[in-house]
Order: sequence, then structure tokens, then C-alpha cells
Amino acid sequence: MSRSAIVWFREDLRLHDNPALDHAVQHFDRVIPVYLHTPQQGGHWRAGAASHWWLHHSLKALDADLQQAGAGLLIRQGDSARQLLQALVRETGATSVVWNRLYTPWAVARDIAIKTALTGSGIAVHAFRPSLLFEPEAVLKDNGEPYRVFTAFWKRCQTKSLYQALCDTPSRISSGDLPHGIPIEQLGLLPAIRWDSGFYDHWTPGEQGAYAQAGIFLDEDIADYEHNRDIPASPGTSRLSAHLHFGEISPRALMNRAVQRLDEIGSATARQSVTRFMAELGWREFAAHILYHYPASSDESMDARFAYFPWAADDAAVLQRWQQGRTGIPIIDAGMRELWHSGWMHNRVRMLVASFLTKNLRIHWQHGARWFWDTLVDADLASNSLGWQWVAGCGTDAAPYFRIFNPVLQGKKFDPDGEYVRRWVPELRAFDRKYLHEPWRLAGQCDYPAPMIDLKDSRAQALAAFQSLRR
DNA sequence: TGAAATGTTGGGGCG
DNA sequence: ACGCCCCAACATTTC
Repeated sequence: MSRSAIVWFREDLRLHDNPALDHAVQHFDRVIPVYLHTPQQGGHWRAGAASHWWLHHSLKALDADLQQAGAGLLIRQGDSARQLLQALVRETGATSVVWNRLYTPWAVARDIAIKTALTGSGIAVHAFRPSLLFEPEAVLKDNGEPYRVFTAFWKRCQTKSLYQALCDTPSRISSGDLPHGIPIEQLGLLPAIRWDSGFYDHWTPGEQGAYAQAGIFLDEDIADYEHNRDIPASPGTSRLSAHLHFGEISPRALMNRAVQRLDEIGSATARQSVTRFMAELGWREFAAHILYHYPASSDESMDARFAYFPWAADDAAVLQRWQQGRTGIPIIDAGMRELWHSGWMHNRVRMLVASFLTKNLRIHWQHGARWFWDTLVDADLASNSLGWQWVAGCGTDAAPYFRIFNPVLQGKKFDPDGEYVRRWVPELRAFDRKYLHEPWRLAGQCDYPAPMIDLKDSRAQALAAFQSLRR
């Protein structure tokens, strides 16, 4: 008698190093690859528009890769993943459901409930861990509590083996006749108003795109990562965040390659660069563990004092100038426009625009996190929440509140020729290099807006606001 | 994974 | 030649 297993794909849209898929292929005669589109799940943190754009193309790529292996991706849509799975179990006669674990709080709760329901009706469930390097329960302080400081956390992680065995890509997947599904196009993931046209120049979603980018980065660019990662005009960052979020490549595949590079490379600065990249994978890990242990941290400041912080009164017009990149501060506007046009923003510039929003404009970090959530192709609840709380100074192991970036100095330091600003702010393309990062100092005709706020005054006000918390 | 204010030092102009 | 002042340049402290 033939035994069937459903492989439930979620944020693991790949064939290589996919333990759930590998398990099913190894142990079952018939493997049914499934993606369930449940757009309402996640509550107010359900996936945003840019994420959906990426998801559409990633599903297309996964379906093509599965077809290549002799199967295909069965897609269903609904409100409840549990009901969709139960229906599929009935229709296919599957005796087992396998998936790779997720760690976002709402997904954890959902998956526990589904596992209970399926197990109760005699269906075996197996969950695997490839989307993180370590289980959150496996990295705790000696007293059993979670780490709240990155350096200590990462030090503990490094006492374990960072190199972990990978699963092979299955060469052949037998799925037999699949029940009816929905074409990807019918999921409505692409925007009706085509604001996404620029995205295609920047990204190739899917496993092949992920491995191509990983190859470019880890074989070549990584040697100068330590320096170039701070230069927003340079392609010096890994640009792997969205591929990682959707699981088109596993963090351990990247970590293994980095470990390997460390052995191959002689130069001290290049080794420092590889170590730095490994630590960035560590930050991703840290963020996931923090959100897992502190599920409220996507919505509330971890530092309880910030419940009393005197944020500026809500002003939709002010927020909108920030969102649209019309603040009048060149590097801030360049970043916000890069985000809008490409679905992504360079990490250093993310810190700058976040500092500007939460400190100079004194707007609650939740407004910033929300905008990023809807506009980033790499939107990840754990990394996004940790990043915003870090910049706002209200998170665990956060930058002190008084560490306020001066976007003019930062621009001069990290975009000295103005290449990044000119790329995204065409009004300033012909502007004198000397004053590019502070165009208001040069009187002249230009349709670029005047700064919406005085950097010096707003800095002083932010510091005063923070002082009021300490009493 | 700051910035600005304040303090210190040492070379050179100048009476 | 000497002391005084100015002020980069760098270091330390404070926010």
C-alpha cells in the first residue's frame, strides 16, 4: 500500500536543504507539495504588499523547480490553514504532514493547534528546523533565561558548531495525481496599480536567484564586506535578506559557506569581513529568538519606560513626508525613495531614516515599523521589530537614546561623492558636491524641498524628551 | 553600528 | 629670545 505525505511549504520555498521535503521523499511513496495562502493570518502583521510581490515570484519559481523534479506545487487559499490541511488529508489519504518550523508568535500558536488537531485524528506530524541555526530553547543563559544582549548571545552560539550538515536536493519527487489547486496568478499577490515595475530590475526571487546572489556575495564581494557594507552606493551588502526570509536559501547553507571561506582566506581584513557576515547571520538569529521569547516585542517597547515617552502628536502630513522621501534631508529622502522604488533599503540608511523618524521627528517607532512592513520585500517581523527598537533606543541591547545620527555627517562620511543621493534624488543630480548633503546652505534654484525640521533643534528636543523619562 | 561640548596640547605668529 | 595668544588637532566627557 502506498503511503502519502503532505509537505506544507511556508517560509522555506526551496528544494535544497529542506529537511521536511527530504524526510518526505525518503520515507514516503507519494509526496504532495502544498502551499496554503491564508492572507488573513498574522492579524495586523499579515504580509504586506511588497512581501506579496516577492511571494508571487517565489511561488512561481518553486512550482517550476518542483515540476522539474516531476511534481508541482498544489496551492489552496482560505482563512484557516488547519481546515485547508484537513481537507487535503481527506482528499489525498495522506497519513503524514511535514513542515519546517516557524518562530513568529502567531505562527507558533497556529502550528501547535494544527499539530494537535491532526495528531488527534491519527495523522502523524513532523516539524524540522532549518530556518534558524539553533532552536530558541537551545540558546539560554546558565540561569535558563533568554539572552538580551547580542554579544553574549552570539558568543554562546559560537560554543556550538556553526557548521551543520545539509539535506540534499531531491532529484525526483513522486506526487502522483494531485487534487485540484489554484493557479498562482489567481492569488492576487501582484499589485493592481503597478508600483512594482522597478522591482524587477533589482531582484530575482526564487531558489536559483538566491543561490546566484549567494555565490556572487560569498565568492567575491565578501572580501571587502567590512568596509563596503557601510557604503550605500556600493553593492557591498549581501542583499540576501528577502531570499532568507522566504527560505529560498537556508541560513545554515550560508553559514557553512562562510565557515569554508574563513579557511580559504588568508588576508586579515578579508577574514574580518567573513566574521562580520557571520555575526550578521547571528543578528538574524538573535532577532528571531528575542521575538520568540518576548512575543509582545513586535508591538510594545521592551523598555517599559517608553510607554511614557512624549512622542510628537500624530500628524499624518509629517509622517507622509517621511514615507514619500520629501523631508528635505538628502540621504533620508534617498533611502525612503530607494525603499519605495525597489522594495529594499541599505542597512545603514535604514538606521538613518529610523533615527530621523523616531528622534528628530519624535514619531513612535511603530509607525516606522509599519511602513517598512508594507514596503520591504524582506519584511520579517523579528528583524524589523528588533531593528526599530534598537534604533529607537527602547529595545533590548539597543543603542542609547542619546545616540542620534546627524544625517548630514553620516551622508558625508558614507556617501562622500553623493553617488547614492544622486541615484535616488534626481532633483539633486547636478548639485554642487560640496553642499550635496546640506543643499539648504547653498542658495540657488532647485525644486528640492527645504528641510522639514531643524536638525540641531530637534536633536535638543529629543534629548530633553528622553531626559523626562529618567525622572 | 554618534555627535557635540569641553578640555588639552603644541606649533607658530607676533609684540 | 621670550611670553602670550590663537587655534588646529586630538582626547575626554557629556548628552
